[in-house]
Amino acid sequence: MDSRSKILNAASQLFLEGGGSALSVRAISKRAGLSTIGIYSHFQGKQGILDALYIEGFNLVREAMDVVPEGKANKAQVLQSCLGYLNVGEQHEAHYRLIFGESDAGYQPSEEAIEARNSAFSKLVRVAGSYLPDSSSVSERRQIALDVWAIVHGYVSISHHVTSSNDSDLDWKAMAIRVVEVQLDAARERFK
Amino acid sequence: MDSRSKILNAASQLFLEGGGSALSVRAISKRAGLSTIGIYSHFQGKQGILDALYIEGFNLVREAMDVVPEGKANKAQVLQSCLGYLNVGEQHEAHYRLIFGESDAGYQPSEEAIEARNSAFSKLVRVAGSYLPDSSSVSERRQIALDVWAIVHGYVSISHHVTSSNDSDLDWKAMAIRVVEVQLDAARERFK
DNA sequence: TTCTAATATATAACACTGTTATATATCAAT
DNA sequence: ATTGATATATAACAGTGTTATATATTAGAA
Repeated sequence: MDSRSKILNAASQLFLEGGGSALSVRAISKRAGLSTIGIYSHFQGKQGILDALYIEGFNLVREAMDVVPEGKANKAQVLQSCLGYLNVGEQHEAHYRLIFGESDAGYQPSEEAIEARNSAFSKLVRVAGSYLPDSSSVSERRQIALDVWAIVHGYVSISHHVTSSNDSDLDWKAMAIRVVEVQLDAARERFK
Repeated sequence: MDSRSKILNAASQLFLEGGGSALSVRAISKRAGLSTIGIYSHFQGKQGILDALYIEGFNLVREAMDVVPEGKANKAQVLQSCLGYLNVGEQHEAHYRLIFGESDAGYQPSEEAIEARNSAFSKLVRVAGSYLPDSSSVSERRQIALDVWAIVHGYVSISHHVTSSNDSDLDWKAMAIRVVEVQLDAARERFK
């Protein structure tokens, strides 16, 4: 295996084990059995490592929403995409925290990383937008996608931060799905 | 002014100027004109500084929602509280990012800090819950409050992270208010 | 093969970070 | 005025990301 892959594997391992705070340059290179220099020759320093994981994260989100065929979607299919998003938030907490800036206070995604985020959002625009009437404009489709995104992200984020004893077994995903459904109905009514 | 206040003022200044990444122990003590030791005698190290700012942040949120009299609230009043929350997210971005873990990857709020968060959420339970029928249970009130919180937080968080050229002048607050209103109507219908 | 050039990896240092052991200064009470 | 307690300062330690320098390693040409 080439050094680049060794580094990326080591970084992924540490990231999944301990989140962003476990990702030090020296820890990564030690796990990879290499010196620290490869992180700067094969990546652009720690920023490059975080970019790679950020892109992984948004690709997970995009793929999780990509569970319905392209074209017109019914309500259940839109909700199925939302459930995919919510599952990523639950099962890939480290990646999810990274893509929303909780893993490294200084990290700013690169242009390439932002492209991965835009690609995931475009997927959501197609899925959620396809539930609107065919005559709906692009901005209307983007609007409903933003609404859906804000809702599901809100629940994922809150669920990551509120872990009080009573609330720990709340069904965040069902709550989010219910709110999205109400919003979808309202949007279709508004644009019909 | 006593040393503790000097330190806290210096920390607040740096925090507002440059966010969490500007908050180093040495930078704080230099700004305060003191040595670093006070941060460990008057606070519990950097954790204590972050706790103080975290509490400030959730107090801002609680006060921003405390714009309607206690007791039964109408829809406009609930939405007014939500607008207060959204304004805090917009105008106190540094504090808002801190209370959702974006300022320091290692920071975990102390018990006292979590009390401030719970206090803010309790406010939201009273405000949003008071829009439900009087017969509504505590868990129903907590449920609608959680829904409202997830929605408004979702928009605040997304607005902080999505700053694409086209979307930068979107009216996030109006979008959030509209979604909350739809949800309030649905909740009242569900519980009537 | 042997030499050369380019690439890859390693080492050590620099300027940071949070923290703490030690030392000094300041102040209150006997 | 002296003692005891508290507050502040200094310096060191282990950790962080980064980079200049040095050393291997590899590829291609004579």
